[in-house]
Amino acid sequence: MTAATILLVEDEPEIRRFLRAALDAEGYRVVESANARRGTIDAGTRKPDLAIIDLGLPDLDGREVIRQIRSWSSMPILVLSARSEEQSKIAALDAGADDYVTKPFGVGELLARIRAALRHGARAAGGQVLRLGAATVDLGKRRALRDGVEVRLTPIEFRLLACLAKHLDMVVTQRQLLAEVWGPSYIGQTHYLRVYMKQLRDKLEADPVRPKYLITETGVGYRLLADEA
Amino acid sequence: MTAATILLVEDEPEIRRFLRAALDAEGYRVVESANARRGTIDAGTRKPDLAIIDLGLPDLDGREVIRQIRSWSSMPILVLSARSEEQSKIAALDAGADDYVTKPFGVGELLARIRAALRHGARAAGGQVLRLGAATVDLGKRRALRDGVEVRLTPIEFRLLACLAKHLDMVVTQRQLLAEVWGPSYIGQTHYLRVYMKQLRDKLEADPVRPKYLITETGVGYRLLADEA
DNA sequence: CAGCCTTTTTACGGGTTCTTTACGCGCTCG
DNA sequence: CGAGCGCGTAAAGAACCCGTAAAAAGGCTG
Repeated sequence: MTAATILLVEDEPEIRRFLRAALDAEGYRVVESANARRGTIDAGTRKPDLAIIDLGLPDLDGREVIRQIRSWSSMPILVLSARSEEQSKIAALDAGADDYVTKPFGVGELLARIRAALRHGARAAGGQVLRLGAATVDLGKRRALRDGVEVRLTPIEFRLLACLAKHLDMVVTQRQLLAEVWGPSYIGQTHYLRVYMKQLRDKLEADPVRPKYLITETGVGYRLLADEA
Repeated sequence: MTAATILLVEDEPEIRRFLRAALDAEGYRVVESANARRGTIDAGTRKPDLAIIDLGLPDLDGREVIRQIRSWSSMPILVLSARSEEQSKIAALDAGADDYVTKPFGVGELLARIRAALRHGARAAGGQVLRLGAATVDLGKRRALRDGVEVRLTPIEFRLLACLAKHLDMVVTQRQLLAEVWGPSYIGQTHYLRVYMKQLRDKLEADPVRPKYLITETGVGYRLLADEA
């Protein structure tokens, strides 16, 4: 595996140098952009594996950069924000950023987030077939089998399952699920999740009352586990 | 790895000389500042990896120095305080200091705290997986195991643990914990901490009565230790 | 336009989690 | 040496969340 390339969009030279040093030391290739406009161009031409974007850019709102990149790429995007920019931080996530780091931050924390984001980006392209005991779900083909016979999943059931599969083994919050499957305006309607999780369990789990794969995280959300392929 | 630089802000010449000798002997580079004003400047220009700040400075409140540094840097900050300065010690921690040493202190203790703080600065919240004896906690996946079997943590237990883990090896004040886990309006409700710390200990510690990892700092807060990965 | 499938809505019971209260112990300070 | 404070511990009631079922509403297709 070759070194990952990281795009760094940051206007303050001091922070830029600091970050480049830290990233170099980890063996990443680094491409720097001193402003937003430049960043959107470099994101396209230099083909980075991940982008780090400061929200306090002078020439263009950071959100705009994110939206631009998201319009053609699903690369992981990390956002840097000052503590006072709580609002724009949320806006950035809604615009499509994957994670954020609040200034002042420790190098270790940033590196950990980068590793997590890259790992996640790599998996997204990965295996599309889930094995859940006697059931298998092919996300690419939109089909599910159980003991060899086809199980019909409705569109919403399928999107819900896909959303959980995208973060396999990790908790997905109720908020995330509702926003992604039903739309942001449905956040808070948690009973939808309860109804549809039951349906998925009835269709896929051997013992729906004691689920092995579709796990509840009380007060937080749900988690999908899967057998190894 | 090159020698770490330590900034020492201390007005009494005697203590300063004493500390310099101890730090020199350990191979640290030392930068001395005789007063608070000087300290804030040196913190910016000399790029130390860690700062030691005496709270009894004559020209400026120690808290102010800490706040200044924290406004642009996340370097570890250790505070020296006299026994009588219990209050200002806590205030310093709330202002962003990472740990404290009470005068009179042993050199060994101070050096241990310095090592812990530097180690923390290097790996930071990076390590997603905590090892606490027979228990492991994966903060990213939001899962805990003990002797191989899953331990269920409730949302509050998890947030509390995560908050402590974010400042691994360092003291987190009761105020900070309450504000971050329950919300700012719960500051003062310290019995919540006692109840939940016990639950965490029961679930994670081998001998909950004599905790090795979830440490009480009487009158101040709590501290999480962890084994090396 | 009728029937079927899907989605939305409502209601309730049970279990988990959170909150609150009370008490005992050790430590410190007067 | 006694009082007071802070912490640990235990337990019970309240609040909340989840699973479950089933009916109503919506939409597509023949």
